[in-house]
Amino acid sequence: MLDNIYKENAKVFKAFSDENRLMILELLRNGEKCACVILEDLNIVQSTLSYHMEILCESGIVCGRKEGKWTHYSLSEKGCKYAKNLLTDLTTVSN
Amino acid sequence: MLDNIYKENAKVFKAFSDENRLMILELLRNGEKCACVILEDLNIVQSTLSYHMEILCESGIVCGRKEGKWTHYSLSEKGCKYAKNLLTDLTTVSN
DNA sequence: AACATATATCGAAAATATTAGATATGAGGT
DNA sequence: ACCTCATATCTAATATTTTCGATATATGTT
Repeated sequence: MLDNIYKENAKVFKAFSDENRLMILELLRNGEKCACVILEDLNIVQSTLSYHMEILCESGIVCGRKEGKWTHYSLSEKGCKYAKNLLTDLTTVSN
Repeated sequence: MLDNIYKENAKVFKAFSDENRLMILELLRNGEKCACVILEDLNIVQSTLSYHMEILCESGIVCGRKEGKWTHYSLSEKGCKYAKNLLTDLTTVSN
């Protein structure tokens, strides 16, 4: 499945293209947060949050850390940098 | 419709989250291109291209310029900068 | 072992996005 | 005025994403 680099890159931006996920990212800007805390701030049920966290983690921009019953999420510096570089590449006029 | 800034921002990234649109952006990195030229390089029909160009223009990252029968598209420096700043904001840990 | 809590996964419904064909519009050319 | 070409718009079909409720899993507590 190395077929399509465009599809791969599109996936990174898909992570940013949902309003609930943008709200989640905003919460994570203030540091690591437990899923249960994120859930309180959003108007979605638990399984839906889990779905969004999966997408954010899959895309690499968020990291999950399990600790006992809880999962703590935080922005991945590496993943965020990757996304930023990608966006810069895509929008820089070549010469 | 000032209701949701998150939805607005998500729209910007949606423009980047389709493989055909990423291919189009790559073509535009080499400078302004006529729709008919873009069409030759992609495996989609004309109406589908028109749909994608609409999304790219709506999001502000691409500009269209009509000249006679043709429409020429190019990256919008302003729109691209906006997207980059937005991504940086979203992924910067606050202190 | 039984229970409670936090989160993940599954399955189906609802919402949204993408696609292509048909048709419309608008600019030139004859 | 008619024709052709480039692009946009409309409509309907299909594909993908998002959502929720139900259930599963895994951890800690009594």
